[in-house]
Amino acid sequence: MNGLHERGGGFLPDQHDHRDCIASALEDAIAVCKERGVRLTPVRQRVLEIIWQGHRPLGAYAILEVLSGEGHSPAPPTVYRALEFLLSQGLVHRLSSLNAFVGCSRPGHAGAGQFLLCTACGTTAELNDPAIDRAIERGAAAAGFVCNVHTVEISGLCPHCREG
Amino acid sequence: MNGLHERGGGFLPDQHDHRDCIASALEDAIAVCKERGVRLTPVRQRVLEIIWQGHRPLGAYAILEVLSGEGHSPAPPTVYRALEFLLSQGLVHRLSSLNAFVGCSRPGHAGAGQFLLCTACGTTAELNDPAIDRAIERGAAAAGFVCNVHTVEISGLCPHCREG
DNA sequence: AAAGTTATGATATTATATTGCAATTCGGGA
DNA sequence: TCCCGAATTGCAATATAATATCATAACTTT
Repeated sequence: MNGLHERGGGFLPDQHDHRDCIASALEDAIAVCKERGVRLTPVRQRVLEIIWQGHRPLGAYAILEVLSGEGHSPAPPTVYRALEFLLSQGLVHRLSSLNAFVGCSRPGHAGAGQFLLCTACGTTAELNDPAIDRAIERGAAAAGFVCNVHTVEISGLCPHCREG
Repeated sequence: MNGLHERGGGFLPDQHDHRDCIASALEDAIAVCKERGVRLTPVRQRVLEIIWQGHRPLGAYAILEVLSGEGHSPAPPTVYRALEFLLSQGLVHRLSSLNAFVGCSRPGHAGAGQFLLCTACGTTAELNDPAIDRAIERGAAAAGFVCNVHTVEISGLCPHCREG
């Protein structure tokens, strides 16, 4: 167990059947929302789908643009509210170093995870390495700090781009 | 050695003589720039001083506002360019989860460090825990990822606010 | 069906950051 | 000292990201 997990947790081969990612992400989301008694409304679901179109983070206005090409053109607040909901349910993550959003590869589980951002191709992967969490927890504690949430975003080269 | 270091590296008592922080930060900056043959111009120096006014991160427009109260009112690009310079020389850090900037407590040294952000009082401290770096490096490598820079921002309660 | 809660629409505004070009300043060599 | 090229700053405009506010609509519960 290296901290990676399924459906976009690691860097997938370019030709993987991405429709599976979207479909399973959606399934999970529906299940999670049903169980929690919260509503995955059409806008929210559509935003989630759009985010899952790729394994690269998408800005709020990029999402907006996609929606605009689909008949109704919602205003920014609509998108931000959908994102807020999805964030609150742990279905997407926000990458603050990019002002962008990616699908959570482990919906339902608490905790933020760590993110690997490829500067060459723009794809990202979610890591969930307990050793990193532990090291952070420990380091913060040594400074007398009570750790709440943490953001770990790692820029570099993914396995594909590393080769060239 | 717990990864903390001097001059704002940890959470200092409220009544520490903060003028010392500013003065020594400035001294270091001057030395570093001289050694590297880069120019710490008046704007750049002033921006650095303003950032060091407190141990809490300051947004670009907050810096701008301070400058505006001092006779000349520069436009945003001036501030952003000064910040860019200071970032490039490792004299300040950018906290992307806050869109704000803090002084680097270890100017001249490479690497980003980790940041502790107190959500109660807004102060921050810079950690430089090799164990965290190592854990991240290791986790990334396990995913086949070549790590370049990483952002670690930890929100929680500082020693003072934890008690309060 | 009525009332209350939750979600969306629509308009405007605020916050953060960058682009492009002109004017100036600085430092080194003729 | 004077001039040149490079680096820096000034300035106007604009891009990008996020939020505030109020009104309307949709669902839920009774």
